[in-house]
Amino acid sequence: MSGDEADHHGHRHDHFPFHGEPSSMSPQKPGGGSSSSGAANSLQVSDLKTLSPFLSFTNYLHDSPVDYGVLVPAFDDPSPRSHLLGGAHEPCELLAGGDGKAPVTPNSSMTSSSTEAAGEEDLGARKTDRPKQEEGEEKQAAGGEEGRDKFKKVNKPRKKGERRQREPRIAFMTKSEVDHLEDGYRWRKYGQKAVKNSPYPRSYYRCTAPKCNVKKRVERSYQDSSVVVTTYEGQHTHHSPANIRLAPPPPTTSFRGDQLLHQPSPMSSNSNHQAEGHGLLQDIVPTLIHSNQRQ
DNA sequence: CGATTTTGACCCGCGC
DNA sequence: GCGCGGGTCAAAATCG
Repeated sequence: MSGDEADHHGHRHDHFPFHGEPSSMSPQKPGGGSSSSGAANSLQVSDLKTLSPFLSFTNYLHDSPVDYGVLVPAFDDPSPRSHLLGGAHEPCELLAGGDGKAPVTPNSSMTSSSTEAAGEEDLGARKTDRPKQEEGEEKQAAGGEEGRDKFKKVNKPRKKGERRQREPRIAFMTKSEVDHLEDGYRWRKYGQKAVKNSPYPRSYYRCTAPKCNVKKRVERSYQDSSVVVTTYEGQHTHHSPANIRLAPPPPTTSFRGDQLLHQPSPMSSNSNHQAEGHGLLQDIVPTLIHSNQRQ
């Protein structure tokens, strides 16, 4: 509501999905410390090129063509764990068009996979109306009758070493004046958190469609406030209500070493008709995201 | 009045 | 074991 956080439907954005976040994050045990993430999961640049072609925001949402589950992330996370992968990237079209070729994506299995199930059950089990106060009181009064278990986050014992699974994620960086970019789907905000090392908060959204468990996080880059980072998690189980048309090929962007190079794009002109009064999508900036964060 | 956002509290996993 | 930080919940507030 307040200001620009409010939703801005009606304009289109084209993004480059670029980051993948392995859902089943390999346990990063001390020893390896935080830095271990890279080695265990990271891909070579060449892999990235192959697996993560440019595609648009909506393209991703609709088709999920990238096997981003194996991609690894590096993001503007100041932590030592993160890193940018170097390499050149060619703009290219979406892998999975409407050719019916089922793209290989972690999500193709997700709908029925334990990956999702696990996570959902956890959350679902906890979904119970209850007064916050009571919860606390119950807790302290040790009054925990059966009701308590219901909303306990962890009421399902996991196997040894088993971690709560998270869906693959993919992130887009977009230069935009608005935080919440229109992507054709309807989202409901369910949380907001301050981001460490960043003056900008991170917002959490969930797709409003029933049975659709897709979530997304939206945050502004602390390095470049004009850049909005949108991270999607999961795969829509329905079509976009807005039926937004896919974007034209993105501009050329490339990496050199660990530097992201960004070339002026012809897309800027597109932004004119995309903005629709909601903020201007000025450009697209692909980046690698890191997400082997805790949890 | 239903849908959505706000916001503080809570839970969980990880690192120290 | 403790503290930190990410992620989520849900009551209250706000919007359309």
